Amino acid sequence: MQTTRRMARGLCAFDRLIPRLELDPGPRAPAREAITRRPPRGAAPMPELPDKTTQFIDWYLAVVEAAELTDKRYPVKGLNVWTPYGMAARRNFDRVLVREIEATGSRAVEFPTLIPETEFAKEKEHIKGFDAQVYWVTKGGATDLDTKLVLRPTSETAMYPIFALWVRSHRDLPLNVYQIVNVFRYETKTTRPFLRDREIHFFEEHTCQANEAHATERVLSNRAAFAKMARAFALPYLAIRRPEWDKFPGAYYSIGLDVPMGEARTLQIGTVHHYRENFSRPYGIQFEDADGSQRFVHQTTFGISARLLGAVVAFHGDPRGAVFPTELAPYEVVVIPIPSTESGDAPDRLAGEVADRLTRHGRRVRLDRGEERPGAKYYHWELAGAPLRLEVGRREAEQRAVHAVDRLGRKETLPLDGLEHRVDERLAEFDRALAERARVTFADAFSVAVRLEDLAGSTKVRVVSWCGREECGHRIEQAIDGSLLGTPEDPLPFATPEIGPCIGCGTIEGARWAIAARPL
RNA sequence: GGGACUGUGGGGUAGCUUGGUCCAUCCUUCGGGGUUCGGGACUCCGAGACGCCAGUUCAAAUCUGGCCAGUCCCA
Repeated sequence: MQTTRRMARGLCAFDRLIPRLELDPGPRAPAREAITRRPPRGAAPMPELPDKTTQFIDWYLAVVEAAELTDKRYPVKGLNVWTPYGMAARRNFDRVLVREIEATGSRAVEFPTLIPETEFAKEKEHIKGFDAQVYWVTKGGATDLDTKLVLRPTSETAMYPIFALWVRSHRDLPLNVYQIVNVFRYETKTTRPFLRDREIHFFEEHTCQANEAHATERVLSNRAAFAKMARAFALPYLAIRRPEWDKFPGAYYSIGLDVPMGEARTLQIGTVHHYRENFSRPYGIQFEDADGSQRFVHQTTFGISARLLGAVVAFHGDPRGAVFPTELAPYEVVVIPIPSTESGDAPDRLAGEVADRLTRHGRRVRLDRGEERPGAKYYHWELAGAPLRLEVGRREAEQRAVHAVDRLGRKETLPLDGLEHRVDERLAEFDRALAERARVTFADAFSVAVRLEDLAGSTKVRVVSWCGREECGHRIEQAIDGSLLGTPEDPLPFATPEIGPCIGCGTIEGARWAIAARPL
């Protein structure tokens, strides 16, 4: 197990002579190259990361692998190994989701992984949408099962028969519950760690409301909760109502939460759905209202997968590797002693003292006492996305101070006096700067297109005028070789001209801004 | 579903066209020793691979067939 040792030591290095991330990349990616290339002459003989703008997917795979967020060698396609470092990030991720959803009054539940075919098939649109990508369990030992079971691709059909038992009276409403479980989808496209897995770490909230208006309020409440989650991850996004042909199977309407990823690509990182009575009718979820009448509940769902973790890496990452916002970082602070012959063990002792103090203060701290040289550790922890690095050498030991460098490269010497507070400030400042950098990247990711011809080969996510008709929608999708994500729920957070006629048919009537992109 | 391509140590690769020079190249990684340590150290020693099965042949990483796995393109 050579790799295990490597992962424990955290030794991995990439060349530093890579250009800064450019937002507008010019030509599209050329043919794929090997994951690593030889560095330029004069540089150390170390592998370097592929260029993020021209070889995005190679860059992404190299980062999640080298940062030890995943181990891609598991022998079944699309199943992800959660390494210690990746798992730590995931637990922080879950903590944020739980905190924000529970603040809205939702409670945790957990339903079984296996769903009987009979329940799975009750809602026709739903089964049509998922049929092609479910895993079937057909045997128990050597015995063929009478009723086949599906491995849940999502949990509507597991929960709703039970919801029908739980909801009897208007006093049982609203019912707001969530679970964080694994779901399974047999993806036929190329799988990517976090971005497209066949076993998916999944957050899903399911609610029952007394009427359509309450369900609509729940959708808004979910969106507000998501805004807080996204703030914790420093991720800007758009909430976009999906067109009819692209909504969740069985939904009344679907709102996708999309992040622009550069090169006209977007990544859907969450969804909120309004089901109206579409599921409550087939599953018989009804209640006796205050006036004595029997009514079907209106339902909503809210889904987020660990794909969001991949989105954080993909969005914030730069030529040096991953960048984690403090809240997500497995280690918020990495302390690196710099030994030397003349200083004896003073740096090491001080590094230990610093790590102890910050740990007692409640920070997630890693004291890196490995055998590597300090420079190698700097490269590794930058690649791994640690927000703040504290260097402790002879100078610091003499001055009773630490040298702090954040992941955006800003340096400052911090005296030991009041260190805890100063580190808190440095991390808060790092998060602010990261969010600001994200905001700039976000604003630069969009551009308005007024002619269908402008969509071909676009390097930006396109904002277009759309009359709302499906025919024009497909015309737009064909022109951009991607998807019409739908119409934004909120005013666009950047300047747009006066809206013109529909880009597909030229009609001005009913024309609204819509977003066209090439989803990852 | 249709087509094209690719499988060499833990990772990335050279070799394959034209079989023998290969008990397989280079980088990285892993284990051990020594000198080092303020941005990827050096050095010495050691470990580790031809996807699977069959065939052709004196001889197969290399040629042929089947299988498996993966990637890309099209429906």
